[in-house]
Amino acid sequence: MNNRLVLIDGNSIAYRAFFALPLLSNDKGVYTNAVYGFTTMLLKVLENHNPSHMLVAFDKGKKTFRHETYASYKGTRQKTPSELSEQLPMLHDLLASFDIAVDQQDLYEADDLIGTYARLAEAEGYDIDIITGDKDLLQLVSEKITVHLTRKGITEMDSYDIEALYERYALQPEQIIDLKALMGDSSDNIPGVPGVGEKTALKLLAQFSTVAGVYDHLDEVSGKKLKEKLADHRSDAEMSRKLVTINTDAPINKALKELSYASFEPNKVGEVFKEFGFKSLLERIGSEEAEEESSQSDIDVEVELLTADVKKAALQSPAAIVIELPQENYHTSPILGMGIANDNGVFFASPEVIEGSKELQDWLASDDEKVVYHAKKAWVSLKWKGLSLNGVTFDAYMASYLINPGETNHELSDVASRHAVGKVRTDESIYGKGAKFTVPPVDTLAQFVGEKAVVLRELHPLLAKELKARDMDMLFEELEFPLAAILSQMEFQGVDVNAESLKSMGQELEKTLAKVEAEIHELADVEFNINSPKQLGEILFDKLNLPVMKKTKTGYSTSADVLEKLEDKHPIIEKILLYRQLGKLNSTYIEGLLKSISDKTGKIHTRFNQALTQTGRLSSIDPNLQNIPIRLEEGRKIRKAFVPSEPDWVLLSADYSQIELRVLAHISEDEKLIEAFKKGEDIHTQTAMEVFKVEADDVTGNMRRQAKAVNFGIVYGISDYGLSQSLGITRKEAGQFIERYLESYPGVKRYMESVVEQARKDGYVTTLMNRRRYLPDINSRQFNQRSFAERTAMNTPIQGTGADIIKQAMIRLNDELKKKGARARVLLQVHDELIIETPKEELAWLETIVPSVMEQAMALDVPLKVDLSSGSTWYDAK
DNA sequence: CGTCACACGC
DNA sequence: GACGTACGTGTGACGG
Repeated sequence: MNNRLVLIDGNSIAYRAFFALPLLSNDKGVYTNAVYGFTTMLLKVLENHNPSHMLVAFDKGKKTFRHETYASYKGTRQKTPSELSEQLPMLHDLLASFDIAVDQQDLYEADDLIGTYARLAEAEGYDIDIITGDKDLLQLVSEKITVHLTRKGITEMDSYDIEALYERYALQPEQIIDLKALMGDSSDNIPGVPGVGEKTALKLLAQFSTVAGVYDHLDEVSGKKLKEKLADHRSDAEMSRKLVTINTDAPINKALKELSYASFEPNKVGEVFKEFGFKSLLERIGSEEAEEESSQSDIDVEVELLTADVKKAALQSPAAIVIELPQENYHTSPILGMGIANDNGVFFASPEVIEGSKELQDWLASDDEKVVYHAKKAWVSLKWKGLSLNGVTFDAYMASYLINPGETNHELSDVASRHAVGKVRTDESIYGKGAKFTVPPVDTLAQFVGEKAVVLRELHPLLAKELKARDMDMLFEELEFPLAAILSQMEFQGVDVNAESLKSMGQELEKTLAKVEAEIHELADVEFNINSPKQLGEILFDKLNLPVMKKTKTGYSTSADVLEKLEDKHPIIEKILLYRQLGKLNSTYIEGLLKSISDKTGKIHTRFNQALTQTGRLSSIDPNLQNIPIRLEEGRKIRKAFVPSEPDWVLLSADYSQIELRVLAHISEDEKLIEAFKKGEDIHTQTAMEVFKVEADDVTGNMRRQAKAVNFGIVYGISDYGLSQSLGITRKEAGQFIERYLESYPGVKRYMESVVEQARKDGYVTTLMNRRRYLPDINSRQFNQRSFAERTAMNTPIQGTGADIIKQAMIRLNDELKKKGARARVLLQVHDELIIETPKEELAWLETIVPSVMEQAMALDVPLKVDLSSGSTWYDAK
């Protein structure tokens, strides 16, 4: 195998890591964020590049040979923060534990050492990867040398070989020197030519290739001002060129063979990780210390295997029970068994015992108190076996989600470790994953499931206390938990679909798709895969030479907004858009939905994820029934396949009108907004009147469209950039729109400011029902992260309260239906809309009761409004 | 098998 | 001056 040398720019990566990560400190109070970030980067590099040789180069002294040329070199650079510099010695310890070579030299910068080692290795035929955050190093790129620049964070990188560099800058590597010489670099205090930025510099180099070329043909430079600037600052440009040129002939301490690297010793590295407090990394490198910690359960329990004659002791409440499923989809998954932990001990019931024991089943169905982990899953999976589960008083999964929706993982093992009860092994450690998934022998399984039950039992009081401490017990007991029961009914009930009508739509689509595909190939004069953005990009932009509007990191962007701009440039474009639209309908909605139809019921049984979104909304999977097309007529037709499950029934759709803006009006107490809703005005027209300062009659269609986009932006918390994208205007204009909006609604402005202030103080924001979302980045020193957190602070109470309201309505509506013995039932929730199926006889009654319940779900300072429609398919209920 | 680009809904 | 910008889910392509 070829030799591969990885060179890391130590200071640059440490600096990047320091600013990319929050100022973490370990339990000894020592800051470790830069070291931690560096380490994650290092592990990723080792994994991705598999180097045979490695070196990390550091800057050393303050003075470098560059200061002889230019005394103010790096003159503007701020002193390295002490929080970072104190981490540098740790970095050296870290590298020593990895046995990775390090070099630094007086008078030379890390860049120069890297350049020198790189050229040396290149001459020996090595492949070289340079890891840095400093674009200057791009000048070293060659056939053998690839430069990887950190992108966002520090583990994501953009890789530049000669081609990629050319694609990005249209420059050869050595021209990077000229580029920098012209544009300068404020962080190193390199002057360049004033008034010349990246754009101008690239233009000049495209024309004249080098700085020398520019000055040789100065009279050919377009623009009088630019010509003058260039002439006036010739010496600056030439000196800058020297400064940014990397010295590839620096003195170095090591010979190439001393850089050789095989692999690290997990235990040696593990010791250092342990000292630094990098617990998660310990597991990742698989050191023995971590192995011991992660693969061993510290729950020491005796699990008793239950027999068909289930003993009474096992069926005593209160109990923690765990229904163990091997598959994600609880509609179709078998049940592997059940763990029970109570005062009498820990028990395991096999599937045979569960299905065979009347005593066990009666106990499950009784009101005796049970604590579970993921109640909805337990209810639904048991229901498919014809079993009922009652008496559930607590759901640890739900509790964990409500306590912190920001945690991405609520697997029992994670919840347990976060709350410092005993360690539970992960599902993956027992079953393996993917294709390797296997169910262990019953003893192992029983032990594992029993441990889960024990931990669940311990978690219950802790989680209950945490909910209470956050004043979230109401949210849990009266909103989310009752909702879980309703959702379980909805999911189990399923939605009927007319497979035949889907199939015939699919056949139509396929015919049209074949036709459109042929037309596209005809127009392109070559057959290619239209679904491949890569191939499509090559056809459009290389072969047909259409103008490139936007690039993605892997090539040309061919997204709809780009294609729409090209629509009048070539007839192929509209065909491609059509092909995409129809292809999506066919693959996702026709084929996808057909695949989801249950063989047992002929219906579609989605699952609503109630413990996932950051805002409190539900999501829907397998299939997602919350994104069935509606906007475009061709797609909307899919809804014709959704039908009531019984003859002479109809579907009723009830949707909140502008629920989020009404919530905003309420929580911001903005008088104008409240007034508008009280009067029943068209809110987008109203906003247009305010923002554009015109009378109702003078609001043009375009004004209303723009106002609508602003309202949309406010509700979804998008940035000026986001708004500019959706309106096709500049960011500045979008910013002005938002500003004018906030001036028009001063109450909203006050709310936005106060909610951000509140978030800074508390570290979280809340909804009207006291749902919480933590915003750890609200005080971030990173502009991006902080801005994002600020927009989230403004948006989450709005969207989250909307979610609270419809959840409340679902509960009340369900109570009402039950109370009246109605046969009608709610099937789906789509964020601000409920889909109900009902016998025709009940429709008239529902049409009064449903809006009434929904509109009264929460008393706000503005009325809530619900629109109704019904029909024999979902399409007709519009 | 994981990641990317894309597209659908709110 | 650049950064990289509502929340979700599912699909096909692609590369390791």
